[in-house]
Amino acid sequence: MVSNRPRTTAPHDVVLIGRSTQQRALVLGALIVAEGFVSAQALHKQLVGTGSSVGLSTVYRTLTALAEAGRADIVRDTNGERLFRHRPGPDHRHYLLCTECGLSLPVESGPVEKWAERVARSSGFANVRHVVELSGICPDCERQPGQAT
Amino acid sequence: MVSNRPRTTAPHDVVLIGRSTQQRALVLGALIVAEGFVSAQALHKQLVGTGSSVGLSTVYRTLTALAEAGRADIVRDTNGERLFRHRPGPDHRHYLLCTECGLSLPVESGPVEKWAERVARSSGFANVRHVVELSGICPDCERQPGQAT
DNA sequence: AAGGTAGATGAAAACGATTTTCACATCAAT
DNA sequence: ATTGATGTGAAAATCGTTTTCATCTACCTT
Repeated sequence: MVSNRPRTTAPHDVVLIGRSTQQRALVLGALIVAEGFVSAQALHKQLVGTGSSVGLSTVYRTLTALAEAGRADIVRDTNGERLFRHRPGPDHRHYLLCTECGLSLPVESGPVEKWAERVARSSGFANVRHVVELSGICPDCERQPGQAT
Repeated sequence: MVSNRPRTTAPHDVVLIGRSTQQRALVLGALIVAEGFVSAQALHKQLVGTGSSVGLSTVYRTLTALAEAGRADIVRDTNGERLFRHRPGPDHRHYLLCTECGLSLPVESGPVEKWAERVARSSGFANVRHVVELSGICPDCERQPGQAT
């Protein structure tokens, strides 16, 4: 239940899901600052590294909740790891992800959307959803191989 | 390394990768018979159930090899589990997968392919690959809810 | 402001899929 | 048949993610 949000102590920043705690703010903040797809683990490492000690479970819980609330997108990298990205708008987008450095480029996705819809309609399937992931090696990484994070 | 394939005894009907062993034939056979996406675990369970005892590791190894050799497609289900499907032809396809019964329908994917290529070209990324998964509820399952496998 | 309580946290354990290890079995060229 | 490369499998190791559970805290009520 996320509907009623009794607002007494308005924090400083963005409102998140459920109770407003410092940890959630930290995770969301880090996710926003990341500006691209990050794994929960990476986010956690970064937070801990910055001195903000947040439990790994909390990072996972928060990210999952954000995704469920539609405030984050999730993709899976080639190893099956989940990468999260803060979603500014309510629209559904697709990204081109660099498998070397994690750089993510939003791409023009109109055609796929249309295609997906058409397929959905002609198939008779209900509730059709799609996952589209493009990945490759960005120009920079292509130029200087082998210097990932 | 799967590149060099000392081939003296050309197998007749089902060609596999590397050495021709009974286990590989079993796995490939089961994959073909499955006619849709199956997880390595499910395949293994089925094989063992049928009396053909093949090690789980071997199932994984074979499926992975098949995929690398382009003879199988891989998708990820919502839990991150890998599902494998035998690919008859050398072409790359996309499927519409029923989340209830597992039915998979190959879909007309020309437009996405073109789109993916276009995006790849205009992005400057190298080696761009794409994963496209459509999932929904097939007409049958839609009609009779709640009788999954 | 104090208290109560549903909700949140985190360390550690549990999980589940996949991979690796390694001793042993098997394939296939000789 | 011999033999060396290759494949196999049971068990252990990985690794990302989830759960457990005792403890803490935000926040509503008094």
